[in-house]
Amino acid sequence: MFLEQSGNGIGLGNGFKSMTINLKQLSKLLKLSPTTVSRALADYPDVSAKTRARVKQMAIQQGYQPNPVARRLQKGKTETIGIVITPEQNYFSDTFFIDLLSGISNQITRAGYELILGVASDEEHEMQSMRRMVEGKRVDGMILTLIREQDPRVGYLLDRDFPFVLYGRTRETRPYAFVDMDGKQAFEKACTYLAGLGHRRIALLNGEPGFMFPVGCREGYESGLFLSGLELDPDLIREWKHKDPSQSSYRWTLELFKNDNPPTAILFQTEAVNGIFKGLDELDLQPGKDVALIGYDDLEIARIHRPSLSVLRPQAREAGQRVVNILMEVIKGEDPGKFQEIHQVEMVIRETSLPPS
Amino acid sequence: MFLEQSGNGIGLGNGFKSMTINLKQLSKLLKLSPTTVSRALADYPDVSAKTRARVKQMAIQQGYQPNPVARRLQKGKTETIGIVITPEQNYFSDTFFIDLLSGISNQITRAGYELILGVASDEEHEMQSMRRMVEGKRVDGMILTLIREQDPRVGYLLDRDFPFVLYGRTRETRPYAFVDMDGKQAFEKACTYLAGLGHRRIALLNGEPGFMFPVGCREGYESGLFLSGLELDPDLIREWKHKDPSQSSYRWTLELFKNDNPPTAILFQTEAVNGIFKGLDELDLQPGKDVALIGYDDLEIARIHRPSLSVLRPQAREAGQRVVNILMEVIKGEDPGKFQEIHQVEMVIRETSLPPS
DNA sequence: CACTTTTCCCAAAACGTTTTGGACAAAGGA
DNA sequence: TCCTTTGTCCAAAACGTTTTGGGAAAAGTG
Repeated sequence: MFLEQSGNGIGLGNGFKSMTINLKQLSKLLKLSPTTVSRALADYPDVSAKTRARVKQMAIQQGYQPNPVARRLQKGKTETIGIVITPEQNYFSDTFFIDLLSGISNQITRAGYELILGVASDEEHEMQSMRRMVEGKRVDGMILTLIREQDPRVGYLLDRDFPFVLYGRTRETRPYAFVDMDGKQAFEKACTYLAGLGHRRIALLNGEPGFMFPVGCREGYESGLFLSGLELDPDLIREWKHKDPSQSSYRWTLELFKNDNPPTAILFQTEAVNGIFKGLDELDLQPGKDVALIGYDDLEIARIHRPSLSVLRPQAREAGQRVVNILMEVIKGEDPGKFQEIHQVEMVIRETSLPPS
Repeated sequence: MFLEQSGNGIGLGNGFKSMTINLKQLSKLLKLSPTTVSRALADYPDVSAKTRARVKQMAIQQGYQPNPVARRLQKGKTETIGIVITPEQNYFSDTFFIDLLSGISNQITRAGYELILGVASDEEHEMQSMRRMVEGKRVDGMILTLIREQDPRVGYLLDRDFPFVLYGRTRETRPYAFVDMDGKQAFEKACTYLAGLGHRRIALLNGEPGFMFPVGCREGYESGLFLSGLELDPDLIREWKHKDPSQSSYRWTLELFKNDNPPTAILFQTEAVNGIFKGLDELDLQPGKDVALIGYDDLEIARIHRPSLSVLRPQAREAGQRVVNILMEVIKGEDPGKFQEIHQVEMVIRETSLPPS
């Protein structure tokens, strides 16, 4: 018995002492052909229940796992999904992105696929990393995040009919698959909520221009004002840039209150919260009390800060799972245009969303 | 010419319009055998300079790239490295981890390898994800981060002689490869620096117990006190837990100053800075002025905060590159015990490290 | 009983590389 | 001239699966 399989798994190049068994060896143990063993494990109907059971039991006992590389070659698929992230954006901050990634990773694993990761320092390397994956036949599909208004990655993938799904949206007329958070609805909801509390001067500290997400935020903000019968005051809208200290959320906060008629509430992305708190502190304004605050993204700091921050909370993990499920369909050949999902965002009222004093 | 290669790359299952050419087709175009083409591209000496040039030119012109899956099967390597991260720890916060990952990713790409990522929700899934990679023959080597004092992953990999490198260290007598930051030296340096400024009461808000890193921090802290002729006061040492609000850095900061003889300086991991700032603010103490602060890790907030935070700055990207280079050696069969690197950590003096007032 | 159908199994081909082990001709050495 | 060496090239095997296309025996049908 053991003699039969001895001789394999020994001296594998590096010293990895694997008790790894391959199909041929397993079939020899079972006195069956590799074909039958393979088909038994794959639950083909043309192998008897008895032998199927015998095969499966032996496979488990021997710890057999099909070599993924060989199976990929035969199947003509890499069983791999690619994603490229960039450290430039600290979209990566706290829990939001890691939650998204967690949903993606778990769903990919469940499908028996692999997730390969590229880290690119800038836009150019981002494209380069993606091309390596696509043209190097290293992945069956791509997941794109942090989508820009004009995003060359989308055109690139559409041009060669390569399967992909966006987390987010872009300006592109051809149909493509995406999962997006309804930033518009979220900011509209927050805005009307604040207006309902009696706030009349609501500011928007919006995200980085060039990206698609802030576009929706602004639409929602404007629509929320309109629905509440409030005037839009351009002075209350700022675009905050991550990398540029001169346009930090701290600076913008200070500027906002130089206004003759300052805001009593601010909407913003939670990433910016430190600068806002600091600015308010310097102005001797108490968050929540003197100025109502609602952030987008339920980062840890939102929960642990005193007063705790009211937030709009996107379900990042669920979205990640959907992205993967959709990508699998697109890879199978389904029409990407069929998969365009916009997920609702819930609002979590905590301590910083009181009526104006 | 074009007729010769027409018929390939059309109808590839999904609609991916690839102009992908394989070795056989390329060799046909060149009127050479696949063997020769393969060897020409790999710079074997047994192919004439002339044909090598011809082959390479045609390969470029046709955009030929060897199918990585096929090459892996033949080579018996996956050309893939695995890493598992966990969202539980927000070690993931800000730039530190992404810098490490960036160094890792870029170096892996340079080697023509792939980085596959697992995201595990807890310790158990972390192990499970790693086993899938190792036992499923999906990777040639593993990179481990966030190392615990007793870390079952290390024993697991050592037991089966599977190539791996730690970013960090653990308590394990068998030799293994690691790249670690010299937390001890860093905290010793910071401590003696503060003592040199005249501080006599220096507190340590240490990281989460169970992990290996805080052990070194504490050693360095104690050694720094000793070298400066200061007494160790256990009341000035706290262990801060990430997930437990009752042991948040904010709480510990408040407690520290209930002391009859409160500290004039605090050493800590920059992650904890929000809680500390908040605590100090509540106590009407000005960071930098009333209490000197030095954090470990140069997170963004350290730079943008006013006063800006003095920090200990580990070179995460460089460390990531070293980890990969070492792992490649270990995969080649080199003795892992030869690769044990401890990297120095530089100190960046900013505005929060003044003499006591 | 003779025929068809069903059940269960398998040999061979295929996926796209790299490696092995020559083969053949030209060049060099005696 | 004959033998050896060197320089180029290539056919076949191998990596470990899955798929294709039967084939033989057992079971059903008339």
